[in-house]
Amino acid sequence: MLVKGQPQGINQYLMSEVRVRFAPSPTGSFHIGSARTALFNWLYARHTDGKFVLRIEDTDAARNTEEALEVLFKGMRWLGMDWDEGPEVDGGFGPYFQSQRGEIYKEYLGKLEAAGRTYEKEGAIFFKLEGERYTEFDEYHGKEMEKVRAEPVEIDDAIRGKVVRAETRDFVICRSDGSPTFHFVNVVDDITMKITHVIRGEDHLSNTSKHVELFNAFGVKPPQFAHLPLILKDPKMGKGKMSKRDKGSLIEEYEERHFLPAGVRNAIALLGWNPGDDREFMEIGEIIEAFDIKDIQKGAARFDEAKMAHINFQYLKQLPVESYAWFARPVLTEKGLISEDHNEDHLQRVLMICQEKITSLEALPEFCGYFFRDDYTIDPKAEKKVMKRGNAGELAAQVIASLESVSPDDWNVSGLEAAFTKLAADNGQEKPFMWWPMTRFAVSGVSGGPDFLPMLEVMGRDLVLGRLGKMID
RNA sequence: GUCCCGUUCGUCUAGCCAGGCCUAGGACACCGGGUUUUCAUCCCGGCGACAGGAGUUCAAAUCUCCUACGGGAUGCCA
Repeated sequence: MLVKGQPQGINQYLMSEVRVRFAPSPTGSFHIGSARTALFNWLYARHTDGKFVLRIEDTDAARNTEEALEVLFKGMRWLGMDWDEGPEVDGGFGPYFQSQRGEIYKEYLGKLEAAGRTYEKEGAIFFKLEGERYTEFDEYHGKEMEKVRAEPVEIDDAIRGKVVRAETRDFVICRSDGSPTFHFVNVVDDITMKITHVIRGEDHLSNTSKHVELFNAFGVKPPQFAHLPLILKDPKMGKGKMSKRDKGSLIEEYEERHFLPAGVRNAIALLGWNPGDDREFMEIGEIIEAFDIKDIQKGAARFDEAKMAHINFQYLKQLPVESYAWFARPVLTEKGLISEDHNEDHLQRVLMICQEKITSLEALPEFCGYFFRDDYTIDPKAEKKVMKRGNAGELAAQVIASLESVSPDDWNVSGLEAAFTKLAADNGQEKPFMWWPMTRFAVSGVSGGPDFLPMLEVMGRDLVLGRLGKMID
């Protein structure tokens, strides 16, 4: 029981080890909202040196499959959220699948029965509230219903403060087919797994009065609750909270689009939380250190993919080229631009000049394809621009003549620069820039790209000369 | 219908608990300029908000109340 006058907050729970849980129901996809809930629990566990428990809420057998479970595990691992207890990691409070905890639920149901807090109706077992009973017409259900004037329960929420709410109807804790319901198993598991902090979505806040009723009936002090603001969908997509069907709502999608897990994780951490200063791009250690429940937002947030892309780019930019190549290689093989065993040194030299120019790995194949293959696409706009000068062939011939004089040993930025400078001087030009756009187009098919001279160096003598030759035709 | 939660730039948010330092700060997006005779990087600038009303106070984004709007719950889904 809470003591009157005692300051509300998390302090009173700091005496014992923090135990939090993420309790998903495997549905076959890993939603941003779920990931955020998981992440906040994980961050809090890491911040407090507590335990992060993964519990699988698979009571609805029809909906749960092996594949669905795999999607969940994969998403968790991809985001780097390891669990201290849960499937494959026994912590002494298992099993961690609700479908395997039948005996425990039976035992706890027995406790409620012994206390006279249950009754059966139409084959289902109801939890019996305490209070005066009366009948009332219910607008929502459109019929007369039995209601209870139960004492309001007080929910101590670390984000919202004290929330008072009264239940008015008995609720089912065991279905007529014998299976226990969410509210019941959730509370029993939190008790038996010694969960100290329940961090979950705000959609559960109204349900929490049911849970507190159950905790009270078991004679157990409820855990510290923290109800996270919901993530709403983009108003252009409709109203309400973001759902699996909304575009951009699934973690899998960002994995497929080659976002960096650290970037996605950083962006998700900022959904309803911030460190209290202007930091946004943060290493995971920094986030763990700064993370605290009290800094979590009350109001709902809208997920903004552009912001996530921006944070992702911050990570991409600061990656050493070796790491960048490690992430980029599968992106390029996937598109058939390079083979599995493509020379690492060449790959890195290409990426070195592309990395600073490009904001996402997703855009990489289109940006650098011409380094690896001859069947690159020609941008009609760039072509038009070059061709309208009318002397493209002539310019190409001059460049070829000039670059042919550069020996393979001198084929580098300074050697190329010297050749172009000479070319300019020989033609009474101060700078060689009039030959550049044509040359760039001839070797890449586009008008933009990496810095010009480094690009030629990396492409190599044969490729550049060969493509310029084709330009004349 | 009832109950619960919420509301600061288009978006994410700082500030609110401990009222003055707020002509409300940052970031994303957008717009303009510059750099780069390429460019998606980078730099500079601009745009732009305390939901409305009443009250308390010398003073309110900050405290109180009301209204509006948004969200959630009200399932033998989780």
